[in-house]
Amino acid sequence: MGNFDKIVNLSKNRGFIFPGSDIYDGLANTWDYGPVGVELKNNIKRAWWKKFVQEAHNSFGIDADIFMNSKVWDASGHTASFSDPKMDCKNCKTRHRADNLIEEHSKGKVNPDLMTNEEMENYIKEHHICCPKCGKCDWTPIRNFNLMFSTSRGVTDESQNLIYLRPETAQGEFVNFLNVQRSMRAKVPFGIAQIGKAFRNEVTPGNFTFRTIEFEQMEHQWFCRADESMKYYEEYKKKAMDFLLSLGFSAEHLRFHDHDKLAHYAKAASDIQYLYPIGWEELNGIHHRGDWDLSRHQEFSGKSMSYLDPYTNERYIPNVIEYSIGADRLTLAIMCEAYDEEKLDNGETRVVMHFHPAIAPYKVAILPLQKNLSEKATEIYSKLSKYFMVTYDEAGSIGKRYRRQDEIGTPFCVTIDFETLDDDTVTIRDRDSMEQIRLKIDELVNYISEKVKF
RNA sequence: GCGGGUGUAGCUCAAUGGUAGAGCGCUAGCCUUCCAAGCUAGCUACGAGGGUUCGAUUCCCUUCACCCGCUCCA
Repeated sequence: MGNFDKIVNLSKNRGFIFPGSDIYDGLANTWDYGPVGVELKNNIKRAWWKKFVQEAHNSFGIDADIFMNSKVWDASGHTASFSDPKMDCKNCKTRHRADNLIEEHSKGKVNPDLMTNEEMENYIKEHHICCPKCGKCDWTPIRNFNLMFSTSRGVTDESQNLIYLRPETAQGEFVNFLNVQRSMRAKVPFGIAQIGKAFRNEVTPGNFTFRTIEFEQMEHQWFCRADESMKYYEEYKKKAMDFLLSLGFSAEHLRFHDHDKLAHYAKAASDIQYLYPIGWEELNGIHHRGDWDLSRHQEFSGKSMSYLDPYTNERYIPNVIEYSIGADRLTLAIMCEAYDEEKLDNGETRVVMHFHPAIAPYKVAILPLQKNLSEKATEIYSKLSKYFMVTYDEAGSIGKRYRRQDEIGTPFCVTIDFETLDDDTVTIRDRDSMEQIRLKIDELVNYISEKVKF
């Protein structure tokens, strides 16, 4: 079992990812993307959007609000199952659900759902319900472990003003099913995609950005007929894997992992796991959700979620194939996959991030061989920056500057020398092969554009 | 929330009851025409509060934060 230390250090040194609230000693499980990291993550999101919206037929993007009517979470089941009354045994440090203890003790005669926390605490005290593990009756007070972050809307702090930060983005796609279908005149099967933040008040420390309380999801919901749903489920498993492979992942570092235990709504579920330094962990999920979500929203909202199929004149609630991937987890996986310590002939080591050129934070670094060439170098910088993210470095030896670019995975370095002044040619050096070729300045844009395509 | 651990420079580490050093990195200058060269100069730290003490980065207490484990995890 490894850990993320090398990636964490590189991240901080080179501007990928910083600890959140760093000057105040941080805040657990929050991280800030720096100047280099934000480019990487944005490029990853753009690549995903390209595959699942731009190049997909019949898929539409949305950007739903983080705040939603609380009834959405009643319908999705989050309100009920995200708020469990928990208490700890002070003796053996195990944690138990107060409602379950009461239900078991009373053999189902008492319904703890109707009790307040105080009533449950009193009940447990009066009936001497003890820890099932160690037998002692020494409990902490009940605390509600709600995985949804809540805040209140308006100036008063009444319970009806309570609103939640969404714990998943999926509901934004479901509640907009009808809006998208009508406005885009979409015909089933079609998809709705979204990239957005979600929030979960999880206790667990997170292994760098692997598990954080705020995270970004990239999701695609495919609405289809029930009798075609398994076909599309398999299709999206393949698409999800192909996308990862196209980003440069090694096939040996990815695997499907089917769920043994399905969630209440799911008909089938499969994850793709990546071999992180901490072991195999979930990177994305493909879930066959049946018509559970739309049916629930129909039930709770009173609005019909059915679709009238123009080909068959049938009216039905579509099935949903959900494909969901964490943008932060993917960024982290890509950093782990790209990280390489390369032994050189002179015995030294260079750290290289072998990003796919399309997602590399900077595409080109401009390196004048000497400082008195900076005027010409600046000219080239201005020219290329109209097309790509370009960085500039004239400090230190040329070798040192190559190393800095290797560490942030810049695929191309352009050096300007005295010949450049005479004939407008530059040396362009490839990050992976370290090969150098001579190019006319006018050829640079085309040459690089071709290489950084996705 | 519980148990354990840790807090000194951007990073990795040191020393010390009399207010701190190194390596790497970074900045500037010199030199230098393609893979972490050299020389010179410079920047930057005892998490916070309180106590003991003539004096605390060092000892004690509290607090804050982080890390590991437990718990939780649609």
